[in-house]
Formats: sequence, C-alpha cells, structure tokens
Amino acid sequence: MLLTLNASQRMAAVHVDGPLLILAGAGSGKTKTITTRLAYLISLGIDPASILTLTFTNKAATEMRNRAYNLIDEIKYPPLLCTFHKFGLLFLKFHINKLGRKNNFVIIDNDDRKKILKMIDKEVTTSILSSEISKFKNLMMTSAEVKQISEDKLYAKIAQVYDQYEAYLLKNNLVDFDDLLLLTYKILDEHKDIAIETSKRYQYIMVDEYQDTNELQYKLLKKLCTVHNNLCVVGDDDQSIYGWRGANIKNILNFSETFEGAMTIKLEENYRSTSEILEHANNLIDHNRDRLGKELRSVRGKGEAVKLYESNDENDETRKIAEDVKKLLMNGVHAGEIAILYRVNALSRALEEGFNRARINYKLVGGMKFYERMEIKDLIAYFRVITNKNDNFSLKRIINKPKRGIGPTTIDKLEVEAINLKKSIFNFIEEHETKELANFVGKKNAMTLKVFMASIKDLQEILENSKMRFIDFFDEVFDFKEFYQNQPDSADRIANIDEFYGYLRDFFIQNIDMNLEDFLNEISLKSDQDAIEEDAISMMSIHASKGLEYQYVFVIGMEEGFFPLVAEGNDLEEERRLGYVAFTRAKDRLTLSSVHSRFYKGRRTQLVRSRFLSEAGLIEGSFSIEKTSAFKKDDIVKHKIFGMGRILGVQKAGKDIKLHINFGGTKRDILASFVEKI
DNA sequence: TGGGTCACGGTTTTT
DNA sequence: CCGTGACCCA
Repeated sequence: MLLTLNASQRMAAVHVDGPLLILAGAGSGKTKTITTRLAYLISLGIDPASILTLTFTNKAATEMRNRAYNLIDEIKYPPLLCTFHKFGLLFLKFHINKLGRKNNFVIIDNDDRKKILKMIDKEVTTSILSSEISKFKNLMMTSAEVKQISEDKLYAKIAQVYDQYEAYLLKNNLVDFDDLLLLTYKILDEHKDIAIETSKRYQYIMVDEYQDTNELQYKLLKKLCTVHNNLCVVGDDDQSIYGWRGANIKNILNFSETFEGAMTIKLEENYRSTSEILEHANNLIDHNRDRLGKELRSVRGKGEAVKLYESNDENDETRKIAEDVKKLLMNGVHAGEIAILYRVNALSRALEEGFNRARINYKLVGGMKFYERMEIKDLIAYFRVITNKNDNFSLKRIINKPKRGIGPTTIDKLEVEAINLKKSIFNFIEEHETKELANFVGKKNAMTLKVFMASIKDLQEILENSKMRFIDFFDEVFDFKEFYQNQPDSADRIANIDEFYGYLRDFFIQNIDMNLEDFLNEISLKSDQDAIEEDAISMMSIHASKGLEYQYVFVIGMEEGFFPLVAEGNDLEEERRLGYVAFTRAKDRLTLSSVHSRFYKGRRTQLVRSRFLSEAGLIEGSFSIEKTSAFKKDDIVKHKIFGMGRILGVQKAGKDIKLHINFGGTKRDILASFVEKI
C-alpha cells in the first residue's frame, strides 16, 4: 500500500511516534497520505481502537472512512474516525454526569440558540449575541470573565445575556454545538484521571484541516495528548480561510514550537492542476507574510494559459461564461467537472438568471440545509417530545403547530406553572385534570392541551408496538403534511417531509434494534443530506469549494471590493488565501472574470479589476488608491442632480472613495458611488 | 392572532 | 433590490 505514495507522502505515512506536521498543499494527496498512515499503523499491529482521527465536517469524515476502509482488511473494532463535535458527543454521553448533568441532554443548533437569545434579550441583535457568545465559549471565557475584560457597555450586556443563556441551557439540559467541545474540555481539565484514561485509550491521534482549529480544539488536543505525544496533524496554512469564525492560524504556524520534537513534512507535489494554474496561484500567495512557505510543483505539465474575461457588467459576464459552458458541454465535458465560484453569495443571482435563460442545468451548492428547514425541525421537535417528556424546548416549538389556538400567552402561563411545580410542561399537562388546567389557561385551551397530550401518548404506545406503523400514524394524528399543504412553498416542504419519513423508515429497517431516540442522536450532528449526485454544473462560494476539484473553474467578481472584499491587514491575507483556494480548485482550465460595473445592494457600482490579477502575474501593474476606485483625475463623470463634471482629485474616505469634482464651476466632494463614469 | 406596512441593513459557514 | 424584524391595527 505504500508503493503508490511518493517519497514525502511515504515518509509521512510511516512516521509512527511523536508529533508530526504534514504540510499538505492543495491537491498533494493529503487524504491518501493520512488514510494510508492509518492503514499502516494497523498493519504494524497497533490496536485500531486506539487510533482516533478527527475532522471538521461529516463529509470529510465519510470520505476518509471510505478510503481508509478500502485499505484495511475487515476488522472487528474499526478505528474511530469522526468530527470533533461527534467525538465530544460520544464523550459527553459517558461523562457529562461529572458536571452533575444527565446524559439525555438535547443538542440545539444555531437557530434554536438564536431563539433562546431572543427570548432573553430583545435589545441587542441576536446574531451579534450568538456569534459573540460562541466566540467566548471557544476562547473558554465565562460570562464573569467577559464582564471583567471590558468596561464597554455592550459587553456588559452581552456578558449578562451570556450568563442567562447558560443558565437556561443548564435548566433545560440543553447542549449547544460549542458545548460539545467546551464541556468535554472542562471535564478533561477538571478530572485528571479521566484525561489520563482518555489519552491512554487514544494512543494515536490524527487531525485533518489543522489550519482550521480554534483555541478550544487546540486545548482539547493537548488534553488528549496527556500521556503521549502521538499527534499527527495535516493542514495547509495557505488554505486557512475560517479566521473570521475563530480558527487560529497560529495553531499550525507554531505547531513545531508547541509540540516539542515535532517533525514537519511538506507535500509539495501537486497532482491536480497544470503548472500554468499553479504558477499563478503560487505568485498570488507569495504576497502573504504569515506563512510557513511552500511551493507547489505540478506533475502534470504546462497546460492551457489562465483565461481572463473583462466585461461591462454582470449580464455580459454571465453571457460569456454561459457560452463557454455550452461549448464545453457540447464537446462532451461532464457537467460535474465545471464550477463557477464567487466570493459573495449575492453574485449568484445574475448567474442563475442568465443560466436559466440559456437553459443550462446548474446546482447551487450551499444555502438552506435540509435539517435547517422549518418543516424538518418541526418534525424533529415532535419526535423529541415523543421520546423525551422533559424537552420543554421542543414542546414549545410544536405545541401550536399545526395551529391549535395555543398562543404565546398560554405557553407562558403553562411554563410558569410548570416551573413552580418543578415539572416539565409535558408532565404538568399530563398530571392535571382538564378542570384544574382550565384554572390556568381557560376551558377551551385546557381541552386542546389534553387532546394534544393524548395524541402524543398514543404515538408513544404505537412506537413501542410497531416502529413502522408509527410514521403513518404520526402524520395522520397531527395532519402534519396537511398543515404544510396550505403554506407557501408547499410542494417543496411536503417533498422534504416525505424524504424525512423515508429516511426514518430506512433507518428502522437498517437498524432493527434501534429506536427513535437513537435516530435523533444519529441526526443531531448532521447538517446536509449526503449530496445527491446531479449531473449539473456547480455554483458556489469559494468557501464552499474547499476540498473540491473541477476540470474547469470560473471565478467571477474579480474586482476590488468584491474580491478582495476587504483590503486591509490580516483580512487581506485571508482574502489572498481564498484566492489561492479558488485558483487551485482548477485542474485544466481556470477562467477569471471581472466587470466594469455591477448591480449590488440596489445600486450600480463602478469597479476596477482585482489586485489579485496583478499579484498573480496575470496583468501588469501595482496598486494605488486611484486604481481601487475606477476613477482618476480628469475623468468626466455624471451625477444625478449636479449633472456632468470633471474629477479634480481622488481621496480615500473610510470604506468609500471621495471624489473632488468640478461641476461647471462649482466644486463639490462627492462619494464615488453617487456618480457614473462617462 | 395574524396580516400588513415600514425601516433597515446586507461576507464567508460547520457543527 | 430583497429579506427580516418591529410595530400597529382589525
């Protein structure tokens, strides 16, 4: 199995003990190397159960598992290969009692978290609260610590909401995604014996996409390495594009210092792209300061030159690309080998319209995930209530869905009374006669609630007798599909519901001894339906394209203000890494497209070509303020009110560009976005 | 309770 | 331009 590896890949694969950093450039056979290493360790007689491989996404975990299992003979206890979060979940199912909590906790997603935050506080924007709290959790800061570090009023407020939020989670035995890692770390930190035991259990640890790890994940890995130093990480500092979400590029940059005696192996041979493409990608990334330094070499030969498109506007741009795509398809190119990438999702709109007009089949990657859809979350909430009487959170979501006339006032009353009696809402309704309930919520509501309760209990009984009958009964009892029939997008939603029912049915068939609760656990960390392979070209953000490859790649929006979207400091370096990721997705042909103007946020903006084109050595020139603005001295411009004028000077004004303009004798300072070039 | 209107703000996204 | 959230009225 080592025979198919090149020298550096093989060196990495046969490294057994001690810390190892594999710096794997784009397309350098990263997955092949670590799956081979996994198989190699097993071939040495190392217990597979003592090898742990961690990834960020389910997709990566699945792919790696498939490839690794191809290399190893059937074994009884396969090595654990999962996402960080799944690992946390497995750990907490065993150990959360150390924090005085029960292991029937419910995992909430971002949406749920926002709902809770909204309930706690309505003044501060929930998305800010959500991301700040997540940031603090990943920095392992408690609300008290947040309060301390800043005098800022907003932060005092955030700290207070954070505090209440944590209390709410605890009270309802909820766990958010961050908790899966944070609580795991906490337990390992507070209980040395468990840390040692866990570290002993996983003697060999591998981490994929190490450049994307955050502070908490780093600390967690340190704990897992308590009794050994066998940590092998794979990553590419040049592909770190998640800094904005807490990824700490220093983790990979400083790996050799933090893990003493670490060996570094660079994989610089690229099997994916032609040297034409790689050369320009290398040129571009060379402009970054914070990097370990590596240079990809193509083994494929020169290939086609990188193509540049310059268009007047987005419609023009779309037309050119659509034409190219049509030609490729006519020449027999597989649609799955073509992708169009952009920095900002909003740019897909013009593309979609154009491709619809040109009747080219496409798929939009990213966007609303299956399990985030309202109807699916409703179903999950129902199932959670059916399996767990204590899940107030889910109960509140579905108690009036389909509408039963139970409004927020009634729900509030119920909750207050239930809390008073230290009971869940479900138990409260269950244990009181209709008459008693009526004292709190009125006769009509009391009856409705009793009927609802009885239906849930019926379903619990049916579930115990026949899992297969349960699904049909469920929909019948609650008229669930019927409810969505009268809502907007009904066809889509019903199709989703059917798919979900089908998925559950399939789960029951495949796993005869598992129940509904197991199913809920299984899907709690899944975000996307395993991509249905469609024969269509792909459109997606550059972020979404990481890890993928296509023969033909188009990158649109190569303009200042779109790509790079931000043009300063560390952020610019991350933009450049994004550029590097985008370019290196292409195997055979890379086409970069820019426009003179784009319609965005309700107005048309004049644009200049991206500096990345010159940095990559594709066009002449360097960067100056005049170049970022599309306007220069002596240009004639038109203003809606002031009419025609001549530019006397160009100046930077924060994010915008200020122009000094002479309108027939009257000189004015106008922001560039308010005038048009003639 | 729900529908209708208005103001506002608008990278990137996985678990 | 277009989606979301707040607010008001029937």
